[in-house]
Amino acid sequence: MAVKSQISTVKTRIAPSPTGAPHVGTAYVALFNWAFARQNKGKFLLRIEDTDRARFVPQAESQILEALNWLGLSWDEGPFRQSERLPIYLEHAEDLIKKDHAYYCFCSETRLEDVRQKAQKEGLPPRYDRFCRKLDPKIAAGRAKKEKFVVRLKVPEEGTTSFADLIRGEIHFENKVLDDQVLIKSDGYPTYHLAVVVDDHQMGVTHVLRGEEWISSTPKHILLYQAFGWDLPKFAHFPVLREASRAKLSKRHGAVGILEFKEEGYLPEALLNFLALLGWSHPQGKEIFSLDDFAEKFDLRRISTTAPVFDREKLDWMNGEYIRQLGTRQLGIRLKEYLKEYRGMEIDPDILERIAPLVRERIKKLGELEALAGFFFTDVAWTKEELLGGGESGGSASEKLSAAAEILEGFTVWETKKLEEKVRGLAQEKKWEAPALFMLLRVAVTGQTVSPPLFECMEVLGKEKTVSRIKGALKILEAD
RNA sequence: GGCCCCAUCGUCUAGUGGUUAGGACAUGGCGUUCUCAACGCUAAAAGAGGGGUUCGACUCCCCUUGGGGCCA
Repeated sequence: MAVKSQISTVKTRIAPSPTGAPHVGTAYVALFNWAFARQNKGKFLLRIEDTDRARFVPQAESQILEALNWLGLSWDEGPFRQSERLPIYLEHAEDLIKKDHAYYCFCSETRLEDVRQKAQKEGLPPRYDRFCRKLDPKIAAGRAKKEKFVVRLKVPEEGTTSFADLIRGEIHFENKVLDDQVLIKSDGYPTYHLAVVVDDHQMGVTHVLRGEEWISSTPKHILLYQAFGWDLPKFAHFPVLREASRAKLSKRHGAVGILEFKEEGYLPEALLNFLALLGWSHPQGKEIFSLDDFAEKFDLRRISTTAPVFDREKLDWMNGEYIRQLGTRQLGIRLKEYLKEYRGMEIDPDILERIAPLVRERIKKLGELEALAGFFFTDVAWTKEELLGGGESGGSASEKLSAAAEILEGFTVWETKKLEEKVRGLAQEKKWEAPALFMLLRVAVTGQTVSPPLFECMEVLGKEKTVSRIKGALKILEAD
């Protein structure tokens, strides 16, 4: 049996604007689009919506690419750039004018402002009064050759524009509340609305899956599809991510840039897993699952309609889970790459592989490594107060340190278990409280009161450094 | 202001007319313990309000309230 065509090939897209550092909201929407395309054996494309020249940030595009690459959300087509397609939008606008679905508008800013104010005074929505819609098309075309103009969509005066949102169900808009949307701006650039419709159609996008902030633009887009005589894609609108205050996710309360999460030491797989759980739930109630599993189980019908709060505490927990799942070798590699990229440190991978098991259960982000285990790479310094912090019950601190230094110096098998045996033996012999002795040694060896287990630290640090630090601490204590 | 979306523990959510309303994060307690974690056990914690529909509503409908978005 011959297959007629591939008309039903699913195609989704992510279409960020290069107006700044890419936002987690973009990752969120990209994730769902990616998963939907993948499970339907379709395509996922990337389009850069760079027609807003006022807000254009030159390096933003490369950051978007970097962010998506880091997350592993690879696109099958693109990146396309709207700025490279300007003539296409103009042609389409002209086509609509010819079909009497759009018209030239010559109204000045001041007149539009007057119209707006007047409408507001009368308690009416601030819409364009359609003054130029009544102009004779031939005369208007003539004026357009000399005067500044915009092109507006001729929205039907009556009727209803509806669509079946894949997540929310039927949504209706009265046409009479819709404005005659600007399609081409006076600078000759298309508006978002024109460009997005032309592009989605030309690029074969079958499913427009985007944030809920676009719901009220959807009727305009549908009217455009209809004016062109094109088939409609399916629409679905995800809830938007919120701050604890319920406001839109914002910079003031923490990171919102995808690359900021990378820089803090979140794992991309953890961030994605966390994002997947905002508004979506695993059919088996799982909290931790792979990207592959997600792509397989993802279902738009399981997306909830309420806007979720981006809970950074849960993200931290999840990132910790992913770190704990990593093998020693893998974690060592991640740490090495992280330190290299963000701290400019070149650390021996073998050392990091030995440190990895000591920190695995203790850090939630790669960026926390230095605070917990920086003493492995850098010298430590102490004050008397820090060394005496544990009190001197059952023996003076300097007495303890010198005894420990002596016993460790003569030690040949430098291994965690043996070290612990030896030092515990010392405590027993001298009738010192073991926990107090350990704390004193911890501060001496690591310069911290919080560290990975003492004897593991000693083993990794090595005999030479361990002993010299204890002696160094001793000197501080003995100085006046 | 107009239009639109939304409403289960503090947070993320399960649930699709009859459940002791379940799980996860966070929080408290206990255990383990060389600090800190991790881990185990455990506790507290929820269907905004009001009307309907129904033998029966968290679940369906309407209104109110509250939150959010878009348009300028």
